[in-house]
Amino acid sequence: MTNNNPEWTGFENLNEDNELFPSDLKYSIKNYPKNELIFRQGDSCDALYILIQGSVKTEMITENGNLLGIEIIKAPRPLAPAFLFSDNNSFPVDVTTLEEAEILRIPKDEVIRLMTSQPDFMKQFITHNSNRIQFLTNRLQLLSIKTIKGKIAYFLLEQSKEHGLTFTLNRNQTELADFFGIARPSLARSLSEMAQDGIISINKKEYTILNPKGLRELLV
Amino acid sequence: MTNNNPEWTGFENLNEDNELFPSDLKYSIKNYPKNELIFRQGDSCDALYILIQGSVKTEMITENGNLLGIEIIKAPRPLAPAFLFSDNNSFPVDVTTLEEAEILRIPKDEVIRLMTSQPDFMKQFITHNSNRIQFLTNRLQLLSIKTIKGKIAYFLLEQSKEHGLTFTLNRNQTELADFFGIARPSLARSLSEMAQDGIISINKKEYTILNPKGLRELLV
DNA sequence: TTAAAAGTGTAACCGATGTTACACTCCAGA
DNA sequence: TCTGGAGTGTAACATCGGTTACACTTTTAA
Repeated sequence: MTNNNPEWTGFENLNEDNELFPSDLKYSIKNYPKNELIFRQGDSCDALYILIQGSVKTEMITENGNLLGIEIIKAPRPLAPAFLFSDNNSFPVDVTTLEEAEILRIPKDEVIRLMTSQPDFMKQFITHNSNRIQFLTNRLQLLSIKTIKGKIAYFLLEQSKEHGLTFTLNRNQTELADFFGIARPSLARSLSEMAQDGIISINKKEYTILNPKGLRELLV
Repeated sequence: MTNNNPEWTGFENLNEDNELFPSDLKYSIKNYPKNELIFRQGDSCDALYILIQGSVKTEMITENGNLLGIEIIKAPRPLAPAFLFSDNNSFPVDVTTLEEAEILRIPKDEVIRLMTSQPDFMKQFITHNSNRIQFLTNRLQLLSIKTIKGKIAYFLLEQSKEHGLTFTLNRNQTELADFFGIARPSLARSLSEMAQDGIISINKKEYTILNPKGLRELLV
């Protein structure tokens, strides 16, 4: 789930000995025991931290889109890279290790040097942040739709942009309900009503849009 | 509202003749008449576009946080800069001019050259995107709280982090309700209940947190 | 093959929030 | 000073979605 998510491409190889890292890069690596509080909410974020071993938890929006709750981050991944360069550069949440963890730390000015000297690193960094913005924007659009049928419509129309009018989801209803941040029976109720209205048809995880116009009207 | 928003710092001076731009920069400027569709949803985004004159509208989340609806963008501001470097580099929405507009276009490879040759430009670009991520993350946290009292609690606790237990908001109740994406009478009802419970007290736009613990319990 | 677990359909009920309506206060401008 | 508009408090009612419960189906694993 974590590492093949397109949202996080670009940092997989940071802990390998590849051309992204010049030999004179200043960095440090620190090991943390299990259940250690690594960063406290409000800590200032003056370096790029990359989790290269182990896993940690925070309380952000999760990357698979489920709402709030605990996010579990597995290596290799950067920790809150957006906060290194933002105007308010303090950690937004607590970060705690779930198991023994190893964290790479590159000071901010070294990151800047790295970016100017290694355009590939810069591009990866920017691509990473850009993907994150897309992801968040998309989730926000979905969440700001108030009705369940509206959320479903938005989601299905998005799917159909990529896959046409018939497609198979890789989530079951329970997961879909989590994704939307609603209760499972409520989702089922809305889905069956929409099917009854002839707007969609459902066969297990295969969804068919029968009436795109009707679907669009549900967006409000 | 638009230009003094910290979310968009870093691009104010892009249309001025300052040191950020080398003399050999390749760019083009195009003028559009009123009510012209400039970008269509799905158009591929292969350059950095900066609105330097006029205003346009899109259907994103608005920068002052109000939900969905139309976002009006006034010059000077970059248009969807996150989509230039994301893996899926196509415009997320339609963009239409509201009045005559002037748009600066810098091709992607020129942007890359600019960033490697002008560290300040790179820093501004990254800071801009980082701020956007913070903004979106924060909105997402707020929106994913389901109850009205929960949203209020989250918001007030955030304010109190910066301003202490008593502070004055620059929004009235109507605007606050829009910001939360709820109905105005519902907000008023919840606020008065919270005041009755002794958790907060309200005097016009001045809010005082009387019981921070009780407030935190409302977050769920 | 079969039993257990996971997933789904659906109904009854209830609480939270939206809708609508109206009265009241406050303030700005005529 | 008066008046109209914006902002606010609040009540009655409608609606949506959450909760709980249970039966049924499908998948998984023994």
